[in-house]
Amino acid sequence: MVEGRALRADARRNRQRVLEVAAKAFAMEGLTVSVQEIARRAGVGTGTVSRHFPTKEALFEAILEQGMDELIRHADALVAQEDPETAFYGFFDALVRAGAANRGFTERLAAAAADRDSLVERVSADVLCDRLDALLTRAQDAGAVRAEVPLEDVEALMVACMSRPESIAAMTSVVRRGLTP
Amino acid sequence: MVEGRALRADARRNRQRVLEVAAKAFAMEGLTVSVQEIARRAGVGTGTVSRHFPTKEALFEAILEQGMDELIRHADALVAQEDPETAFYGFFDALVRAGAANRGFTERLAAAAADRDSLVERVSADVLCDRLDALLTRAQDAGAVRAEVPLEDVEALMVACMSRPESIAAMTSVVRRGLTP
DNA sequence: CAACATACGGGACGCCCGTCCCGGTTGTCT
DNA sequence: AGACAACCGGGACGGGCGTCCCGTATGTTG
Repeated sequence: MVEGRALRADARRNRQRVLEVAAKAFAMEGLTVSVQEIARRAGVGTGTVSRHFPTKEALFEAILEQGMDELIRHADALVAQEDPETAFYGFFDALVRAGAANRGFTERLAAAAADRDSLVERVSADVLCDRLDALLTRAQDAGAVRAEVPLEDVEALMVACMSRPESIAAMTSVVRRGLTP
Repeated sequence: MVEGRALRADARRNRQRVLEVAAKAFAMEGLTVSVQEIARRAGVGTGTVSRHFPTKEALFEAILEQGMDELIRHADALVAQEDPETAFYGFFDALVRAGAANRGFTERLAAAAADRDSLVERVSADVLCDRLDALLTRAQDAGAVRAEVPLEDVEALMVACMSRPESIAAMTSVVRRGLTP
């Protein structure tokens, strides 16, 4: 996917429009919305979508990458300076908030947590899980988080928090208390 | 669906066989396994399946009802005699164990917790949720569980526990500690 | 203002799903 | 044993999906 040449003006507009519509759709309704439905809402043909994003997976991946950088930078900033506990829960909260506002994101993380091995394509989720793992280990070493809890459990608990956007506060509070040694 | 007459012998056998195969399939792979796949594994035609169980939903419902009675009785026994805290967590554990061994069950509960209103057909899940609600309220009134946690949150946490059958112990321990006031 | 490449729309295709149906087979009852 | 109803298998059907393709319309460049 080398950007050999600049896109035509209308192509760039359409691409952007599809990206926006798809982001909203995936966020609100999850990965079940069909590509044709996204095309319809964007006011373009299905061909236009599948030319810019050869596969549905690619489309979702492109959307994820938009907000991803920010999260990654956030994580790296946390791991660098803050103390283990606030760093871990800071990233935890950031991910939960991101997931609560994005159903597709939650589904993806849930899938990653569930069949960790079978999925090869969960690229974006992977990057975040690595950061989370680092922060978790550090927090555990510092005695701020129960040591016997594996990464996957934390992910599952995060998914639970995300799946209840109406009461993030209560959920994260419960989980946080449950995780303290 | 009145049982007007006894089934023929081979019909009864096939029905049973389909039930067993489907139970195993739904438990291990979730609701995504196709009806034709179940028919294939049971060594019958798809028509045979859909005659006994007119719809996939009906098939799953029939399976659920098999283990359901036991859970219900368990719940009612708990609500009758035990003290609020042990009663609540006893049923909690029972449900988590049931879900950990049955992926379809987990998916169903997750769906029930997610779009509580939109689904009309989650009959079986409903019965259990009612029991859970009763036990939860009682435990909260007795001060054994944080009062500000709604039923749906508890369901979401249960789903999280179920989704990690490898470490039920750690997960339930975390959740339980998180729920205590 | 041409002329050309580029991107568009939406239909075609292949796949899988759940459900229905019908010709043939097989249990069951006299 | 015979005859009838019950039941079987698996193909047909309709629908939805993601992906590919091609004739056409439209930006872009000299």
